[in-house]
Amino acid sequence: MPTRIIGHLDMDAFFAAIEELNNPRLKGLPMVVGADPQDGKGRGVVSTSNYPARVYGIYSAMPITQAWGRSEAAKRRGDPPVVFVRPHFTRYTEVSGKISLIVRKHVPLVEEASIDEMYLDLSFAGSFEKAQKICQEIKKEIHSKENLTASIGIGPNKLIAKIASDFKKPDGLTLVKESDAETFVAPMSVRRIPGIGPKTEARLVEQGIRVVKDLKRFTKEEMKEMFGKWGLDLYEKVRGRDDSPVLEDYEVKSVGEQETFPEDTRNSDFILKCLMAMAKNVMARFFQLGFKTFRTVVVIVRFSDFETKTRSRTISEPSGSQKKLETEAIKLLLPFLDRRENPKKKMFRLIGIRIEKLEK
DNA sequence: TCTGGGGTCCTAGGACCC
DNA sequence: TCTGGGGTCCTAGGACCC
Repeated sequence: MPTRIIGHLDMDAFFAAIEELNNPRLKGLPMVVGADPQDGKGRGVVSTSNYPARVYGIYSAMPITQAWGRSEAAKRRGDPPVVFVRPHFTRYTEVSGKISLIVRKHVPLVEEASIDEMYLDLSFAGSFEKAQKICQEIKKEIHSKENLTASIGIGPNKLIAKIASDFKKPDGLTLVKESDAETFVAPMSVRRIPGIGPKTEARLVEQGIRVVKDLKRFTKEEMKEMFGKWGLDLYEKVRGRDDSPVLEDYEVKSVGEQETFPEDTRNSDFILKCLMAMAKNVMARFFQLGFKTFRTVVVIVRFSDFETKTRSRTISEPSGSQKKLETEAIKLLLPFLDRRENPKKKMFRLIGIRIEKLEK
């Protein structure tokens, strides 16, 4: 089997970089794309912070109130305050499409993993050196055409490519050959492995397991015991191995929408109105994606104490009707509005709706 | 300082069928 | 009459990713 050469391209602070292009006065200032901070009372999180904001310790997924607090602290020190910007997703999607076109000029097989990330099958290049040249070209073209920078990792598989793209940022290019893959990941925090999140990391730290190397003392069977089915993949990953393929496109499995209210509420009329508006939006996107029918409807409720409940129903006859979605969604929501499922009459923080088992 | 919104995948129990 | 067992579907919850 010929050697696989895989690239992972990751746009640097993508949303923030695009906002800087749209408003050059922002350049060099600490900036956050995300929810409205509302003088420290806002709900939501940081979507992307630019590099100056990261110096203040502001990162993705941080509550916007906390980002606001760090900005206030900076002000008190005499440092420039953070500029808070609302996201413009249509614009990001547009730019993402242009990046994809650039990459596809150089690489025949590309997997778009998210709006700002993709995997490149560079095996056709024949050598790591040639693959590296191609990636340098891609980076150059993204910079000259879109005025943006990307970081790329090249490795023998998706796992190593992904970790390598994050190794040097921004504007990095990191190459890890197959013979170096295992030693490359060994000293890294277990958190670097995609799939190990905060919960699993905490669980591992309790057992004194902090770096990838620490996981190598377990047998395949023990890994399966500890992590379930996924443990077998993980057994390979901690050794720098991963045979998952680069897939051009995969089908969408569900379409949904959810919304956190500006303030917690108990107003049934208001909640129902929101749910109906969301059903309408979801149907519009469902048709836009080319789907004809759905079978499962899911309603999501989050109470003020952050307890989150879902209720779902699968109908026997596939439907493509908005009315059907509305009536099913109402039936699923109703028990939460009365004492049956909400005996303490908790306030609602969020509602959501999702459809699954989609057919074209 | 409370914790977004778009998703995917996995698990586990119960129903049901052979 | 001690309680087989495998497969599939449905439901609810949870971890994770960007």
